[in-house]
Amino acid sequence: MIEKKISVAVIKRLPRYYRYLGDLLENDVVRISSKELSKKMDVTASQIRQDLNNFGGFGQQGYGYNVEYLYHEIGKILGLERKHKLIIVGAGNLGQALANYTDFEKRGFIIEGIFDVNPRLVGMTVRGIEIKDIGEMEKLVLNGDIDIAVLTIPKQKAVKIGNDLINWGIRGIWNFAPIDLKLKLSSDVVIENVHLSDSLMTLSYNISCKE
Amino acid sequence: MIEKKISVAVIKRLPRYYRYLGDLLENDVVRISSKELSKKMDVTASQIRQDLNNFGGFGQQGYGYNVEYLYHEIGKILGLERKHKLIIVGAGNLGQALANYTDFEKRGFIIEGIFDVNPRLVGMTVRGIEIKDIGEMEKLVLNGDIDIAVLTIPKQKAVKIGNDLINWGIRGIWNFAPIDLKLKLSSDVVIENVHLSDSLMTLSYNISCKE
DNA sequence: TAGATTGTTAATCGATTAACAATC
DNA sequence: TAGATTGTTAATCGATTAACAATC
Repeated sequence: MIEKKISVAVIKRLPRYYRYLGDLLENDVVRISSKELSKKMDVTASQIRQDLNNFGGFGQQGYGYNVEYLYHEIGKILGLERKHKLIIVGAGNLGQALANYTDFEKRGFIIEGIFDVNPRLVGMTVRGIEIKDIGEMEKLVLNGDIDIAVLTIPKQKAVKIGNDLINWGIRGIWNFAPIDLKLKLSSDVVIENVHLSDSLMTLSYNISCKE
Repeated sequence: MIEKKISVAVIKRLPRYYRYLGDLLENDVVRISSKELSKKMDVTASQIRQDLNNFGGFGQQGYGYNVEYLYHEIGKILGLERKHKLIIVGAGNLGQALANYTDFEKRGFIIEGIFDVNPRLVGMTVRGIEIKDIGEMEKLVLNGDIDIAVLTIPKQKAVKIGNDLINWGIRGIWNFAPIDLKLKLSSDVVIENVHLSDSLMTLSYNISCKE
């Protein structure tokens, strides 16, 4: 699907464009120039035009960009036009928090299951979804119905379960365990690591600098 | 405190070094060369040496780096040698999840209060900490006892409360609301935005590319 | 048409990698 | 000492910014 190599920096900026365009859309803004958008987003207009032109020419000379059109085009690029089925692995606080985060559903991320090892959690429901024993996860994933697994489990378990999921054919892993999951080579699985403590440490660093 | 300008890219890598060194320390590894570490971390040895030398010469020719020493030095750089007092603003699922995340306490981030507007939550306790009405927050922050506010509130409220906190003298804001908090110019407050949906969209993009 | 703004090429800037002298 | 590995300078690479012709 990829022709030209798109840099990671560009990809990481796409959701931010999407977010700002969504806000503009909510405020009934019809068109916007790269210059106006650059002011709002605090980036250069040049960067916006460069970034977008990695994927195609979405604007019009003398006019700018149609907000609604660009919003949906970026949505398509990000793969948000299709539904993503996901499971949450680990029904602790974070797992439940993510399960309750309705914004994900709005963007087409549908929770198909929540799993945990803890018998005290199994059977409870979160947003109408029953927490099941983790042993029942294999069948569901092997069936090929699940796109993304959200790992909200301790790091000791993350490697084993991550590998299992890969073997069972999962397509993406959104990992919250404080470890960098390594892929088997040749695997096509995509992993996105969210290291909350890294983020907090960065904040701590920046605070220290102000002293 | 800063002499040389350190790039954001370098700073963002520090917590990862810290994490890997912590793991090595747990496994009783005494020394490591940039070459060995580069293999584990999947970066170049050159980059590791360059990054570290922004802050000083922590290694020794012919030997490499002492794991424990380097771990603590990076900890100091990140400001982890001192305690950080924080409050959690918004006691919903995510707020509670973060409050329950014991790893933060281990790193010296002490939760001094949890606040919410919802009367049904006020009075409940999370890890022994009582959820208080958000009206009581001002006094605590004005007292100057709080370093960091963790915002786990809807984006509609984030701007107002963020500004309040800045006026009251907060030093850092760890923002989970899906909005980029803008600072008043002249403010010395540090803001770290965590956009979980951005991360999920990046994952979605990468999955789409594999199709 | 005249003005505005894109798409895109060229120039600049900064970050990463390579190389190697210094030195443990 | 000889071997290893750092700290650091130089070279390369890539990303950002500037500029402007194309064109709506």
